[in-house]
Amino acid sequence: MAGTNLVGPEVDALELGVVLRALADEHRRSVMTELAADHTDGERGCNSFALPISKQTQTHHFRVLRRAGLITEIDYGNRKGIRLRRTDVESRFPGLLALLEAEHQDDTAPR
Amino acid sequence: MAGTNLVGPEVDALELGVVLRALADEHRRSVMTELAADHTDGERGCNSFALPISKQTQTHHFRVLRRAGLITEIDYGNRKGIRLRRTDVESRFPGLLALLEAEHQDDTAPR
DNA sequence: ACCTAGGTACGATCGATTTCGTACCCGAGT
DNA sequence: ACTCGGGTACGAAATCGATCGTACCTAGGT
Repeated sequence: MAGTNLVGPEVDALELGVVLRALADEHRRSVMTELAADHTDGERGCNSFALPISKQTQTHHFRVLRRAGLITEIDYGNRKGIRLRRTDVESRFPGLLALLEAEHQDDTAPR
Repeated sequence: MAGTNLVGPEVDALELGVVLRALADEHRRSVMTELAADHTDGERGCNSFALPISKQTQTHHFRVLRRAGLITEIDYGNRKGIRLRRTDVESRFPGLLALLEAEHQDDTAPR
């Protein structure tokens, strides 16, 4: 069965304050840098990020990212998918994803 | 008498997490959007931003911005100057100031 | 029908952050 | 020497945010 799409605000309604607050947290930013660096933009599983936090907290973080308009969540009932809203984010905040992608380089290959 | 320059971390030591946490606050971001939009990059007075908060809280916010490496504070003893570290920020986080500048348009001329 | 894995709802806790009150410092001008 | 405006130091209060315990839901497989 196809999952239900959970989408945040429309492109025009994205607010920089909400986005920056979402990116201020280390865990959420690590998710976003990974998504920004992967240009295939495929659907990702929620636990493919290996976050060192409980699942309740993960629920919280992914919801924050969705409400900020950065990702789309696909609800399958028993599992969940994540997808980066690349074109939306890039059109509203050009250059933001590039900043996150650059940060991902630092994570994998420290300077 | 020339004031004492209060500078934050070196360019290479700037961390995206610290910067984003600094920009997460509305008051600090309003200061930064104004600085980013003013390309003369002149020295600004601390109370030229008309922040609706007490001066103790302003001290706090400007210190956060300085420690994040976004601004330089010039201490004259009885007053203080603020200067954007444009080249440093732009070289470490290219595109970030453009995002803030775009936000400043929204503040002055709402979409 | 049951169990299981993944996710959510609700609430509590703990820590960080914002804010301000009080007191004090500094330099400029009178 | 005094005052005044602008800024800081310190600490307390209040607020916000991240985290998790408990309980519950959902789809898939046995």
